Amino acid sequence: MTAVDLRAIFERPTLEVARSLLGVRLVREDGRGRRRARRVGRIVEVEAYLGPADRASHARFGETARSRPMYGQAGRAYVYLVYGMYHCLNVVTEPPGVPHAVLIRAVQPLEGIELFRAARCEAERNSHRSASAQDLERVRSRLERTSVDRLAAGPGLVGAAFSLGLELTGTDLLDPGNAVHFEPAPADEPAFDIASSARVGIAYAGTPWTEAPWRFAVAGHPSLSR
DNA sequence: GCAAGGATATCG
DNA sequence: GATATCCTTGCA
Repeated sequence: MTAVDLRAIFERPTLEVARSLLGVRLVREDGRGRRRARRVGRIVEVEAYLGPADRASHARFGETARSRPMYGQAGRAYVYLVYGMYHCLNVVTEPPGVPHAVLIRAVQPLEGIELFRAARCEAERNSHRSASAQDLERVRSRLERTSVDRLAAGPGLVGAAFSLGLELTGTDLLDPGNAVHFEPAPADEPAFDIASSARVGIAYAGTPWTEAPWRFAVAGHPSLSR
């Protein structure tokens, strides 16, 4: 699988894009040469949001300052802040003007495990207004005991583990030259079953949007959100 | 079980 | 300009 195939993923309808993203690598690279720090995770859970008609989508109010990125080019990032403290990563899908997106909900860490731990620690430090040294030590200790599989097992945790912020919005995730980008799964990766279910945290959307099975996951994977 | 926390959309 | 709400998480 090549970068060309990654681009081809995004030319399909959003629900197919969502399923195809399972297994794809989410990569963050900082620095160069010997200083290069690389974090890699395998996407194992996503949710699809299908535009203005989808009452669970941020595009349900049409094009606003917040939802504008979703009207852009497929393959670009849309990051939003939820509950005042978690950054969630979406990938825009469909042609420009069609504001669909896929939310990356969970990732299995593969490379750069200690970098993920450090980033989680840093994210908690930033979210607490005045964290004492004692609090920080407790956080660090908890993260040391957190299993690798659980370091990015939720949309807010993906944001924390990959040090994602609002400024990432608009980045082309299909360009391997960007610090944050996708890489295809190895060709010899074993096949897996896909589990679909209703999306979470969208009670306000009402039926039928709350029931639509637009959440997709690698069936039974230990890194899924709870 | 619930509080933390800040941006967003909508209302007056 | 004020306020209800939110695609969550970790600890009581």
